[in-house]
Amino acid sequence: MTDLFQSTKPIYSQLADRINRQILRGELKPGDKLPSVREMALQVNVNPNTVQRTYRELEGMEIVESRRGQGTFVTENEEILNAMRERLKKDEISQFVEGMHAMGYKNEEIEEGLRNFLNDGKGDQA
Amino acid sequence: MTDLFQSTKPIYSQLADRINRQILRGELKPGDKLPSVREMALQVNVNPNTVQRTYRELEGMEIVESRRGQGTFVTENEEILNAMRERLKKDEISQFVEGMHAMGYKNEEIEEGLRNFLNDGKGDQA
Amino acid sequence: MTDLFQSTKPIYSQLADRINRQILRGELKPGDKLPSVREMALQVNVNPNTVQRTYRELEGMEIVESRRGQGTFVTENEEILNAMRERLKKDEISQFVEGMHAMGYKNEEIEEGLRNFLNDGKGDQA
Amino acid sequence: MTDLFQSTKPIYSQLADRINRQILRGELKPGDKLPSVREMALQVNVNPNTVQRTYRELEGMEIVESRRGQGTFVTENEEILNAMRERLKKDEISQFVEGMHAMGYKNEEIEEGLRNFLNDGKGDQA
DNA sequence: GTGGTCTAGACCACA
DNA sequence: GTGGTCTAGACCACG
Repeated sequence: MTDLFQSTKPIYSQLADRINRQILRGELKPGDKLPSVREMALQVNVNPNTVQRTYRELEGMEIVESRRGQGTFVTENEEILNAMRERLKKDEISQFVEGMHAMGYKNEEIEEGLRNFLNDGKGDQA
Repeated sequence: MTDLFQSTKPIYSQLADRINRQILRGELKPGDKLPSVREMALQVNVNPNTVQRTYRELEGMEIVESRRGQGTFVTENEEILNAMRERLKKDEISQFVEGMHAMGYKNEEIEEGLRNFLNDGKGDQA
Repeated sequence: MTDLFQSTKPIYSQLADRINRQILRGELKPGDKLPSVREMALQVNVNPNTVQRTYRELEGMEIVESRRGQGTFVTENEEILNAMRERLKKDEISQFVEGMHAMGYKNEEIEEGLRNFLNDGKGDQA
Repeated sequence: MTDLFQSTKPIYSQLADRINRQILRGELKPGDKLPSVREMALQVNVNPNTVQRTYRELEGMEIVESRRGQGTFVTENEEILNAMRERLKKDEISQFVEGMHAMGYKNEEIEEGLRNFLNDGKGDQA
């Protein structure tokens, strides 16, 4: 059994990220029902309490909406989804830049490198 | 004991990356002696053969020079180190862009996002 | 049981030479499948790891191409094979000349001796 | 214990070649005394009878001269040594050319390759 | 001591 | 089946 989760970051938080990404990729669409807490717990092999906490977290961010007796659903509020999308983008970029700095690359190198990469057609989109 | 290595990529290869990064960051300078095969094996908790293979790999890339009976040393050929630096930069960028695409971000978004991030002073260098 | 391998040179390297020669002689043609790692290990009576290393070495030289789950194949890139042919020729000549020097023969003697040998029809080709 | 002898050729004959080479290289000079049969047998780790046969062979070629009660000596007849030198040269060349043919090299390639090698200064004599 | 080679045997990933 | 990785442990060559 392969574990889905890395080291430092709390699992519930990693799971939240994972769900956010699924929404971004369109694997989960606005209005879609998430797996039940128990179902999800089995799928990703964690404790149901952890899934519960993830859902609560997502609900706090208004990305997800729990309806008692029915389940948990992706919000249909596109604004919030867009905000999440923007936030996640910044997170990713931040993490990337931080990593590059740690390896000794300067800002200009990074920006220029990215520009070159995209223009060389190596970064053609799927 | 925390393991230093991730899942899919071969350990010898991850270790090579690790050493490359140490060179980039200046933690290892041209001419420096690497830990002996056995020493490194203890440090990173893998079999000496695996370290041996890493060193061999790095020697193939001319990043490192092994002298029997003496040790393994970072090359003093700065050109090769620069080439390695450039290659690694492209690798990182490629991986980053790929990840962003997988999450549904478009090239322009990525480029603009990076520019904003760097200009907002959030990406100030260490 | 006679061993196929000489003394000082590593076995994996001798085996690589052997395969190169088979390619040169046309016993192995571009696109041909080599014996599997295990098969070859039995044939030449060495450990599969040693054969693996040989194949890996040859792959590094781009003389051979390994496809996981399928086998290892002689490259169809004739340029590389020609380069290998030239390299090996120089190696053989170098070794021959070195040996002759060690026995006290001078360059002119060697060159003249070869010319005589070939012209006397003693060196008629197969 | 590494064996000094290769496969097909008879040992007494290989030992004769070995001694011839020592004479060519000047390790054994005209008039020098060879080790006694028993001494040589110990040195090269073969049966004294085999050494005996080698010495007889060399004596037949007049390269060596046995004096009862004194030992075996390198001939002082330079003509014979020169003849031997020439014969051995041809042997070596013959063997070399044969090997090259076996690997698919043509006569012109061999001759040209040798010329290039010697002219490139790679074959500078010791 | 150092790096380098080799074996035995296990397990993984791909197909 | 295929190639590829890893470990454990031995032994060699160089200095």
